Amino acid sequence: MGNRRHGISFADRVYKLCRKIPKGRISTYKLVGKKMGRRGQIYRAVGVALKKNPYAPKVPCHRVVASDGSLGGYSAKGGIKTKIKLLKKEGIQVKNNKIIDFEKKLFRF
DNA sequence: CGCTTGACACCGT
DNA sequence: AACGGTGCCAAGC
Repeated sequence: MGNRRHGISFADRVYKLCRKIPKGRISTYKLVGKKMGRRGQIYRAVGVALKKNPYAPKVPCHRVVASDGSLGGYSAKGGIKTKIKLLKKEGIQVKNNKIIDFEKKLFRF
């Protein structure tokens, strides 16, 4: 250890950021990508990273949704159904696959 | 080393 | 307002 400057992957950085999202709040793939400090649209890669998230739901990737307020996806155990359940449990209301008061609950880091 | 994939976002119709 | 096509990025094979 010690000698690896990058030992941490792009995906790992995504997970780290996700943990910063407070309970009861949500963020978007776009914002996460933006916070990564990269130019261009890396939100695509963010999605791929979260898809492979082995730490769900320990890493609250379920708090990351699409920019238009729709849920996006969830590959972890239980699928999208679980995502909705987790969100509701944390106080986020979901209706018709959309986040209620999206702008309000949005966490902009 | 290049092609394909994917939990998105944006623009045009 | 809803749908479809296009573009970008990192990872896997």
